[in-house]
Amino acid sequence: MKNLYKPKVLAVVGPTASGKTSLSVEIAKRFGGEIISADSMQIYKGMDIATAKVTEEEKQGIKHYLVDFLPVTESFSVAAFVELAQKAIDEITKNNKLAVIAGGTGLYVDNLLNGTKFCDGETDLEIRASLQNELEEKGLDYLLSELEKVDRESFHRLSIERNPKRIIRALEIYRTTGVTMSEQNKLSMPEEKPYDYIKIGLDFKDRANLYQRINLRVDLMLEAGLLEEAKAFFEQNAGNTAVQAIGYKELEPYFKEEAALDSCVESLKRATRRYAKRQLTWFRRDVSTKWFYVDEYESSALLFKAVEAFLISEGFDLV
RNA sequence: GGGAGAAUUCCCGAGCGGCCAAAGGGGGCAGACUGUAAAUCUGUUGUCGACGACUUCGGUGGUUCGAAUCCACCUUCUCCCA
Repeated sequence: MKNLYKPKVLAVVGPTASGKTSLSVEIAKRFGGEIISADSMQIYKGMDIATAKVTEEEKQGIKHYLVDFLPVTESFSVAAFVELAQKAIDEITKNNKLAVIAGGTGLYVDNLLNGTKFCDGETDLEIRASLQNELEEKGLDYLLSELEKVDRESFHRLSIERNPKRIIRALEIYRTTGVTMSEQNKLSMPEEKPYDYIKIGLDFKDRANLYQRINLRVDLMLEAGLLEEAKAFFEQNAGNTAVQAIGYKELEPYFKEEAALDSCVESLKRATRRYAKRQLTWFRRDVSTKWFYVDEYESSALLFKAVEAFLISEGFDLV
């Protein structure tokens, strides 16, 4: 029996520093929603300043899910995210509220919205490590030739871009499950998408405006105590997800006295700008996204008015 | 005041007579992305009527069949001696 009723959800996407947090809170207030964060770094406890995590004040009483709940020592994954987020959506819609997904991690948002079915089981770190070894000892071409033997389709795709991580993952899937990556990808796609969703995106007409906001935000982070937070971060044994966060690793040369603070801050800003660019590349792929250009509005209130009008036209109910 | 050296495409930086629109890196731009994704990877980056043409290597003038590469002068900068 097919589920005729699909929960209606709203996703707010956009690059870092585009204003997703405040916009999603405004939307939640106006449309009776609760927020699910789709952010691979805001999940971690203690990483507050660097990830620009929503503060209690910014939440304005709106309930937020999947923020600030994992110790940095734990690693995380898309699959784990999708599972937790689905539960959160269930809970929110059960209470007759609107689930607002606020996300900067495109991979997380899309797999949640598409209802990707991940196979059971955790990542096998031993197999991954041994593949990593093979890469170092025998090289990328060797791994590619291994892949060619079992999965020609993935081989063709991956031999063009030669992305070590993805090639390892393809072999890893085969070695742990016996199913090839290309088969697995087909199996993971559900016949029907689980949610009736609307996706709105935030962007800027002039990229320089976004970059300016990013630069400014990094300066504010420093003022807010980013250095102390980074120091505390380095004292912990961060897991393989958290170590990737932008905000600490760029500062490491400064703590090791290998570089001046200024140059580290500059590289932090640059890393953030590039990240924002990659996010946009990802989000632009979904042509169904309704885009709003932040720098076309004189104030965030006017931007919100426009978003509100759009949502009403799409059948969302005000409270 | 005397001597030595350097000026290269957005930046750094190779090039030292033809194979140079000019290595490499950075930055920018565009793209990919299903269990690491704030990660990882790919392409592109003088102009145009674009498998060819045109304009570039501080400036001006020379040498040469041919110059970013050699010579002269000029400009600016760096270093050394005073």
